[in-house]
Amino acid sequence: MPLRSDWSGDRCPIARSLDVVGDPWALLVLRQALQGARRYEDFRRSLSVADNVLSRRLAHLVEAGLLRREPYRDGGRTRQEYRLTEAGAELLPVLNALAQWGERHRPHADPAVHMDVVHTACGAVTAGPDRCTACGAELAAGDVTWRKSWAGDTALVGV
Amino acid sequence: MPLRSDWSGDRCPIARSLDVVGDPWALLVLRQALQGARRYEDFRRSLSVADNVLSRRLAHLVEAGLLRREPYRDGGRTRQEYRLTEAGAELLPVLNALAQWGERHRPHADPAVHMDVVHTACGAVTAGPDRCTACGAELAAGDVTWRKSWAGDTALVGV
DNA sequence: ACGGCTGGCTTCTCTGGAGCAAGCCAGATG
DNA sequence: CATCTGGCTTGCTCCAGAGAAGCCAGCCGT
Repeated sequence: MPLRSDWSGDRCPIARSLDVVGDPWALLVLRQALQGARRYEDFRRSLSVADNVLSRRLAHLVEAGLLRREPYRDGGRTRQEYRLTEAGAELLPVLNALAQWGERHRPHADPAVHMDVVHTACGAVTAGPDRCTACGAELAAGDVTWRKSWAGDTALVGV
Repeated sequence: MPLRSDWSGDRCPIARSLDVVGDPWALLVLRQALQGARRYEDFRRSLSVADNVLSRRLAHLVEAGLLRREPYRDGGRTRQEYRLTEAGAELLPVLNALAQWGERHRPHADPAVHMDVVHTACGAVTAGPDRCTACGAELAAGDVTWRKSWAGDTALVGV
C-alpha cells in the first residue's frame, strides 16, 4: 500500500506524465532549471524549499531523465550540477500553458504583477504555449523569454 | 506551519497555477470532467481514487472555481453533479501538453498503446496543445477528441 | 594551526494527507 | 422489510512535506 498511486504504467499519457511531474516541486524545480539554475544552492535559494524535499526531488528528476548530473570543478573539489535534458526542456509548453492560465485565471492581488511569455526572436508576447502567436515560430526553450513586471526578463536556457 | 507551501500569492503565475492544480488528482479529475464525467460515481469508478481523496479534491476544485456544483433530480432525490467552469475547461492546453509530452517521453510498455489529440472539425492529429497544427484553428474543449488506441475516442465537452 | 565560512547534502521530529476499509443515510427496488 | 445504490464521512496506518539541525570537505583569514 504505497502512499501515492503509481501511474507509470497507465495507458493514458496524461497519467504517465503526472507520475513524474504531478507534483508542484517537480515543476518548480524545472521552472528554475529553465531559467538557468544549475546548482543545489540556486534551487534552494530561489524556491525556498526544504533541503530534504529538494534533494529528493532532484534525485527523482535525474532518475526520470529530466535532469542530468554533471560534475564541475569548484576550486579543489568536484561538485555536481543539474542540467536539463531534452525531455526536461520539452516540458516548456506545459509550463507556458500553466503560466498563461495562471495569468488569466489566478491574477495576482497586485494587478501590476504580470509575467508574459515572449518570443525572443520577434519580441512579441505570445499566448500560445508552444508556438508564437505573432510570427508562428515554434517555441523551444532557447527561443523564449519570461518577462516579469517585478524583475528582469529571463531568457530561458535549452539543453 | 502548513503541511504544504502556499503559492496562491506568488508573483509567478506558474506557482499560482500549481497552487490549484499542482496535484495529480486535481488534474486527473479535470481530465475526467473534460471527458464528460459529472457525477461522483463517474469520477470514482474511472479514477480508482479513494473516496475521502475524491470528495476533498472535488470540494477544492469547486472552491477554486474550476468546477461548479449543479443540482439534478435522481428520481425523488436531489443530488449534485460537478460541471466544468470556463476556468476549468481552459486548462485543456495544459492537459494536451502533458498528453503530448507523455506520448513522446514516457511511452507505454506496449508500443501499440497511444492517445492522440485530434481536432474534431478537420480530423487531424494535432501536435499543438492549443491550436491545430494541421488547420491552424484554436482548440477549445468542444473542438477536441482524444483518440485512444485501447478504447473508443472521447469527444471532450466544453462548459 | 585553527576556527569559521560555504556548498551540498543527510538526519531528526512533527504533522496532516493519501491509501484503504468501513460505516451511514435516503430513496428505489425486490 | 431487506437489500441495493449513490454519495458521502469517519477511522486507521503510514509516509512525504515543513522546518531545523548536523555533517563533511575544502578554502580563507588570523
